[in-house]
Amino acid sequence: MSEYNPSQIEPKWQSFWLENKTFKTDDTDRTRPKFYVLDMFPYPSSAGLHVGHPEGYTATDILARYKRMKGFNVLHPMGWDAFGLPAEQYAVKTGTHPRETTRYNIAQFRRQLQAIGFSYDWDREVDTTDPAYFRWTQWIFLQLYKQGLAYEASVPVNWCPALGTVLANEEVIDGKSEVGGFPVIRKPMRQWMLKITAYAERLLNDLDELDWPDSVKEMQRNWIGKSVGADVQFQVDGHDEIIEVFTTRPDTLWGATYMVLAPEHPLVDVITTPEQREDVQAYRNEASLKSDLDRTDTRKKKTGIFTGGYAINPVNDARIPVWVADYVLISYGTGAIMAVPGHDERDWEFARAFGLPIVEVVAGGDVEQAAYTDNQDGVLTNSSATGITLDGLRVPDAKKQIIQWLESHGKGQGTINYKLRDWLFSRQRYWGEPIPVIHVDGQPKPLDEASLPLELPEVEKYEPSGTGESPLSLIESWVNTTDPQTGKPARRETNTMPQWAGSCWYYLRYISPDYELGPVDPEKEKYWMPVDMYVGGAEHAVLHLLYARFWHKVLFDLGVVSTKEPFQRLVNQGMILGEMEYTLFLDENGGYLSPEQAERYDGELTRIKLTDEDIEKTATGFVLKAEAASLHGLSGHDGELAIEARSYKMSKSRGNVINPDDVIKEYGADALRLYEMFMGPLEQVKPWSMRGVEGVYRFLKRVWRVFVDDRSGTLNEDLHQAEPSREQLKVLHETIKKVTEDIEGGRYNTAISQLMIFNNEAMKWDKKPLEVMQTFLVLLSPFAPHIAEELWSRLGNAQTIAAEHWPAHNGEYLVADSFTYAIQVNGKVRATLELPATQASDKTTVLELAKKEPLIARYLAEGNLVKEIFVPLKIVNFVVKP
RNA sequence: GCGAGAGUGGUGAAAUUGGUAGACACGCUAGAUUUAGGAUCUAGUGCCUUAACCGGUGUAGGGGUUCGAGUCCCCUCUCUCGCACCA
Repeated sequence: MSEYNPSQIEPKWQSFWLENKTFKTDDTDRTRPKFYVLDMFPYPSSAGLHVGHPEGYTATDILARYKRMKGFNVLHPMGWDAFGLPAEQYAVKTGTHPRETTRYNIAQFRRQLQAIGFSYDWDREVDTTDPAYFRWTQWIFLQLYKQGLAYEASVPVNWCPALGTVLANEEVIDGKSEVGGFPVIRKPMRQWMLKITAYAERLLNDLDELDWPDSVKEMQRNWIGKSVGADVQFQVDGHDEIIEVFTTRPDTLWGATYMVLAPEHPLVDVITTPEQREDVQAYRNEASLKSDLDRTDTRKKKTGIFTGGYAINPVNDARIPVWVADYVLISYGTGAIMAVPGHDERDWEFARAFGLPIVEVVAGGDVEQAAYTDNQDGVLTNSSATGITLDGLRVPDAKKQIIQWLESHGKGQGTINYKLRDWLFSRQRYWGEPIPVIHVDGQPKPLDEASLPLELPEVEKYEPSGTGESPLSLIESWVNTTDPQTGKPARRETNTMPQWAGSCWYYLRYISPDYELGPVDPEKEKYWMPVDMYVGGAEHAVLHLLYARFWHKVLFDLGVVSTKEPFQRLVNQGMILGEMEYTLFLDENGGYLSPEQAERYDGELTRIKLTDEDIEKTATGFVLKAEAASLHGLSGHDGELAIEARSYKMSKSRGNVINPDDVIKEYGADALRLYEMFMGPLEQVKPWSMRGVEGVYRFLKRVWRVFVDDRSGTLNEDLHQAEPSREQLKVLHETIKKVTEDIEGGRYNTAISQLMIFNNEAMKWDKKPLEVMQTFLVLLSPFAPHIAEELWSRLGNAQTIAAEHWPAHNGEYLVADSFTYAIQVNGKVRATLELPATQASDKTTVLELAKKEPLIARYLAEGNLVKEIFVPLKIVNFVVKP
């Protein structure tokens, strides 16, 4: 073989690594520092690997290979998040057991990942659907149950009567089922809940210690949604009942001119007067029919209805009307509010719409024009009653005062509320972990830990039961059982766990995948945890990461794990979009439409894909070239015809999906790896470009030719056991330094460009010192491991390059012989001055020589030199005034 | 609406603490070589001006700080992501 041929060398090295277990993690070595680098494991879908997967996986693989060479004991595993809906839906359609589908898809995924040359320790593979794995998922559930963190409740689900099944949120689109478009209603069903709210405060506080993207931390904070305020009790006028509200602005109590109950609030019936009953009932019905989307549309006008009833404001005994309105949500706070239209935008809007009074109690704005919501600098006014006044206080102080007053008068207390809800933990599905609970005499009873795993029974059909329960409910022989302790008849729980469950703790199982005494071997856990680097998609910013943190904290409290947080550092890779597309829009009659017009166009839109040749860029954007325009019968138009230039998310329907297998077939895995990293910063969203792949492929071919003679296929004769020149050492050590720093900083794109710079230089060398070239291969090996191994072995090395030590740069070689100053006049570069390094820091010499530069002398002659700036080894600037 | 982030050539992108903007690559142009190539090599390539040098201009737009700003400060615009009546 003479030319670079990845399809020959790549499978060879992949087998080598597998057979020799090159990347097996040594579990007994406690002398080296550890490094745990983790990928978000994939759902093995039937579609196979997507180019988005190898993006993050390549980044972590480079890091893992680098850290090993740096002397770290590296844990770099992979596994499968294999429970989930698609396999079950496929089973409903074809009768194939989800286990079979899953097994097949996993094999596909594994094959594809191995074809990219990732350095996973395949002996640690985990599969969430493996009973040996979910035994411990169920075990953790039992611990949650014992801690009182798992409980049953009746909660509305997405019930589709036409399909006879409960749907996941993602299967419901605009209130209709994704399949068939049938109506979906909210139906309360018995469900398992996990009390994540009990951990809200810790989940919030511990974010501070994590080295995560700010955006993710912020999203989690918003999701948890802590707000500090007070519960305040309002006596209902003429009744014994009390309406309790939650408010973050108890200081504005005097401004509360009405109250609002959520339509579902239990006190609505009590408060509503007979005259209003009919209207209120109608309003409540209407609200119940609205989808959540309609109800929470902020642009819509507010609606509501007066109950006829009144409540008493505890601070001033004012009698204020109680309304019902759907802008108040039953699920947050107490489902009731005190409305302060002067200082809350929503209340202000509502008050305006229904002619309710607006009272100013915080000075600083004009409550006739808009609600004044400043809660820092505003000063209280109109807020006095017997024994208390807030007047003159600033908002934060007023809050403290009034809460004290409320507490001492038994009218309320300081409270903290969270947006975070408890986690709905059951799914009415077959393909999930069975919840290890039986029901005896109508009471839930956990299974004995020793009896785990509780496996899924074989079923005939995977269709929904028709009652909304999971298909498991139809398996009489499985559902009906006896309580092993009392012998009483019992019924098994038929709900299964959501897909999140298995992914909540998989990072622990990798540490000791065969451990039998618990989810993780405690000794090993102490060594390996926490995860030092976790890379995955931003779509998991909230749910997966929050749920996993929650379980981890529970396990921490139980002493199962030793760290408060599972993932010390987190990086989100950005999405890879399809190739850039240039589109011309035409209307029904073949007439031209601008991209803006096309967006609003109602008729049949024609999209014409254009190539680079058809278009050009002008000051206003991309437009059609004249030749191309006439081709589409658009020659009659004046001026430039704007077209759309953008890249879209890859999707089957758009037909712009790139299959990694195809890329590997044509350019090889090393080119795929290199391209995915060279595209741009890891975190960024970026469009795919096959031309870019070709570019890095050409680089690899050049690397090959630097070592191997194209014609003979033997090593190049200019590779010598020679003493490297100073110039060669300089480039090499610059490359060592840059590549090292860039890997540490996650800047893989610029690391690759430095490798390219080195190779471009090396191509020019008549004599290529072996020592220098071998070091280059070591630097290249984390990025393009196959070509590096192949060339390494051709150079006569018997051992894998993965076992080499990462080189360190020597600062001595980085010093240049000369330095080039940019000479500025008034901040503009007018000349450059190259001088020996020995003189470069000497101010007098440099300035003197600089002034002699012909161009500089010209500028100096034209004005008066008022100032000389000299920054050693940076710049010279002359300030000249006319 | 709120929150976060980002706007740099024809394209993907580089640019330590403010110090020669556009590294590296794609594309394009010209040339060489080859039976041919979408292979390889050489040279050029922000824009305007020029035969070339010189020069002008340029990091979304406007203003400011500074000897000097892509980088720091203020305002405006656009885009992306997240949240969205959470009291």
